[in-house]
Amino acid sequence: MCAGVPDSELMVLERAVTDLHIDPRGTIVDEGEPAQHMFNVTAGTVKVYKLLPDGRRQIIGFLMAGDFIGLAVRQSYAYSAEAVTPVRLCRFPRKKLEELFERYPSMEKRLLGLAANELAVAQDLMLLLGRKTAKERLATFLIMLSDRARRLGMPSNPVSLPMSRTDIADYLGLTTETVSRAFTQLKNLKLIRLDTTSQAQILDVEALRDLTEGGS
Amino acid sequence: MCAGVPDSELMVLERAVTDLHIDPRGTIVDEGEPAQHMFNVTAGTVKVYKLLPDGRRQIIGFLMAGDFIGLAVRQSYAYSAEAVTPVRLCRFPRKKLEELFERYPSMEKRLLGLAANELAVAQDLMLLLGRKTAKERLATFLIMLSDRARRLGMPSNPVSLPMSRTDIADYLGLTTETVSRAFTQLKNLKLIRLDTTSQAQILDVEALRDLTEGGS
DNA sequence: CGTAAGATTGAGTCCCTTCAAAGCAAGTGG
DNA sequence: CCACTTGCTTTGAAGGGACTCAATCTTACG
Repeated sequence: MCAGVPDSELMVLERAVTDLHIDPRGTIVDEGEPAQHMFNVTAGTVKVYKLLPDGRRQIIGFLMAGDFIGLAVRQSYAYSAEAVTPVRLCRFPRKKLEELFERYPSMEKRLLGLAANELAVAQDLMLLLGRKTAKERLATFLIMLSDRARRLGMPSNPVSLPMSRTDIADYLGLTTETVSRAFTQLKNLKLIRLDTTSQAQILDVEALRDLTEGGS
Repeated sequence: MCAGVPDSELMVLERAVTDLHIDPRGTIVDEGEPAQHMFNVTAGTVKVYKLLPDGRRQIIGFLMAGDFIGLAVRQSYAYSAEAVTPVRLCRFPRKKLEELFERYPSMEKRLLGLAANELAVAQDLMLLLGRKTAKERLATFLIMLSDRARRLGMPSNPVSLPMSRTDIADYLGLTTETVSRAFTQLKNLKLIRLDTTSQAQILDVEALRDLTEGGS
């Protein structure tokens, strides 16, 4: 039910856990608000982002089944989160969660592992944002989604792109126009084919993966 | 001695801990190598970075006293680390550390907190790399160093810049030339003054902090 | 279908990069 | 003690990749 939390331990939480359904564009958390809950995505796609006062936006990550929102949380949320598709969530009150930690210290070890993963992903994204070209960024993004789908036991090849071009742009540090042009470039190179706007067929995984690291 | 680890717990490790001194440009860990150790910086500045095959580099962070290298580690290091200044380190074998976790589960909570911090810093850097201008990036960098110095109980105003312009560029996702020009811009705006290449006086903290978020 | 929102394409501009040269600071040897 | 060297920083000029602005096209949905 709530991925990553064994049933036996979940029992303790059962009364405190809420099962939420959020529609696309629905807000899950707002940057700056007191962080009272932690969420676990059980279905759908969530975007997590930060804003500058003038509206510039950087999407920090797209979360899918099994991912946590509010893992790295302190007093208040450091980012906002919004549903991209219809989303199902488990919501835990943080206080209850801390009680749970007292009783099952092994949970902290698991959370530490998750945090380590997130950190590694974040560092890869920094390399992308700081040093990759638009084409390389999009190639990396597609490979990333493909790999993640496989890890979740879903088909890895027609890559599903539930988010808009604007969202992709805000994740890759580009504009929608540049993202669109990069799609066209990859199409012209015969590396991908767009079945629909939101579904990309990878035609040459190897070449695409090379592009990811600059293999011209 | 080893910041962040209480003496009582440290006793258990004492035979396994090594006190290291590394000269500037000395390598601490190499990306891809098996992650056998975890390090705690006790003095000096360390840069942590990732490379692309063609040599493009992104510095993930500058670590100072109290910071950990290898916190987010899995099988092998996901990045390289190198001394910027003369550095003092505590080195823990990871195996011993895990034994310690068995005995003192509270240590995991502390590490989780540290990881949460790192994650928040990483997310701020993503916003910087994806969405800020060169001037804003440098302003953010200076404020960041100033705030960190204060947290470490050191003077926060003449900001110490032990790293080269190239290192700053590779951290901010820019070139050395652009970093240099951004310094000149901030000087012309009377927001900072460069006492020496490696020491910047902040003349107007408020204005600099505004620039950080686009308050042109 | 008809409409609106999103995606793509085009043209021109700008900020950062690239390439190149000059300036500066620190260390060495005469 | 100072010319000389060497490496880093700063400045300059030209170029390019991504951005901006704008129009067209496509898709989704009532």
